[in-house]
Amino acid sequence: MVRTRFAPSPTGYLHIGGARTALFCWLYARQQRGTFVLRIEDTDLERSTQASIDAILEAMEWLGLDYDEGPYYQTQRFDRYRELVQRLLDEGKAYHCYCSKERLETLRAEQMAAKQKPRYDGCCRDRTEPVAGVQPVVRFKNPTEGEVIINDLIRGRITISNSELDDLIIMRGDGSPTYNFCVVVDDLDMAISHVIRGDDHINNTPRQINIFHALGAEPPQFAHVPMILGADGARLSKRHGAVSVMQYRDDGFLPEALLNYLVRLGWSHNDQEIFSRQEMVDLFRLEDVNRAASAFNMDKLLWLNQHYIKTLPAEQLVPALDWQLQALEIDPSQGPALERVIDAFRERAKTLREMAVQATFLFRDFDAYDPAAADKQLKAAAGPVLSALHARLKAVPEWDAASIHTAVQDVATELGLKFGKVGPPLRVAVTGSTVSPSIDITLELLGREKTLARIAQAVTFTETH
RNA sequence: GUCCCCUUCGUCUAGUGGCCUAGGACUCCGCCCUUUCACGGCGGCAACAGGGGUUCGAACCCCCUAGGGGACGCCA
Repeated sequence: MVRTRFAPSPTGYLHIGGARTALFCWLYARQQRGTFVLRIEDTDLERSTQASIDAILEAMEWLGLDYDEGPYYQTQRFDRYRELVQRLLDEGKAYHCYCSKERLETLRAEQMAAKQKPRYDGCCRDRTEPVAGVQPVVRFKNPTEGEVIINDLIRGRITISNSELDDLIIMRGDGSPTYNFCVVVDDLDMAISHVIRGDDHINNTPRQINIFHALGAEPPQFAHVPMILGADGARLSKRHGAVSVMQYRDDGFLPEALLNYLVRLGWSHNDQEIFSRQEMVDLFRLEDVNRAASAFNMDKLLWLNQHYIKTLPAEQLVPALDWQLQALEIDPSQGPALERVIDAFRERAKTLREMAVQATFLFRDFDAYDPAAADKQLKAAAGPVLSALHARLKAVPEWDAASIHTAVQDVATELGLKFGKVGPPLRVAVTGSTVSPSIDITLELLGREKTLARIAQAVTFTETH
């Protein structure tokens, strides 16, 4: 039975890298008809916050990465960790260490200076008597001989010599357990079969495997996924732009697009670029995950986002567009039905925010014409054309795109003008700019009343500028 | 510094010894479509990090070098 887990530490928002790790864990569990567990690794009492927990849960939900068990919280399992620390102590597999932080720092500095890998020197390993007045930490007695072999499902065989490892602290002076120990205990207790995580954890894996063995257990399978880098190839950070998953929602991205983008970062299925959620689940294989880190590319994400904006049913996009309009302080009820707006704009917007901005003129009057557009299209000569349009449109029996198109065409013919002399001024008059969906659709969506009012206003403009 | 990992177009990638004069996607550039902007269609630019081997034959296997990333916490 496959059981995977996503185990974020709540010290910030769910970022892009974490989201992809979660996605891979989720995909594997779903495909194998296994169980996906969510575990919050909050043993760092200093930095963990409820706000972060909420943010992570919200992001998981937005992405649709539903979990079958959890969220489990490590802070609620301290008794269990202490119990096992004690067991290791009793069995001589762990020991109390009384070394001061100062001594450890000095030791590290010396080792670095001597061009060595900084490691605990085992000072207290064989100590039998406590040191008065010192609250000890507990260290795991790492094997000194041999090597640890990881048969990574993505990387293949990785070998690390035990001589490279040191005796890591598994319980702090204040009695709280540390990460590497909690992870092992949890993965054991939660019967995790596949640990899928970022490859920044590769170095922790041999230590954890040793702890599994010390606890008399067989380690799970490991799969280390490569990291996501910023567009410049450096570690992804704030300066690369949006890193938080929820920021993408706010910026007008669809979860379908983000998921599709993320799944293709480090994973592929031949030449296929577009994957529905179900396709991902069906086709995902850990062996097909790449080993190299990949750089985040906003252009491709935008392309995918527009792809989903173009192809998803309009009604499915309505809530997101509604949200974006309100974010712009626009009342969505003061305009056409959003499904219709989506159909008119979906081929011209890469994000829902962009769509909301472009469609603003449908919901409220614009403050001013785009200067360049007005200069070119609302010169005095345009006045009579607009007046003719006003008269004709006022008389159109049915306010629909086809009738509007005919009316505009007729005006052009009557005035002996090409469409190119009639459409552009009209567009600027009603939208304020030179860019919009086709003129007939635009007018239909705007409605007759607003259309006529804006044309009248434009006529005045041509006479006074 | 030490250890671990990685290395195909600018980016994401296909490729598992001959099908590769290296394919697809994004970006960019042309052309077409077109009442604007888009969408769409067609075409183009662009890569096997370098050096040694192994082999009849290497993007694919081995070694070295270089470059990049990660780890080295009483953080996770």
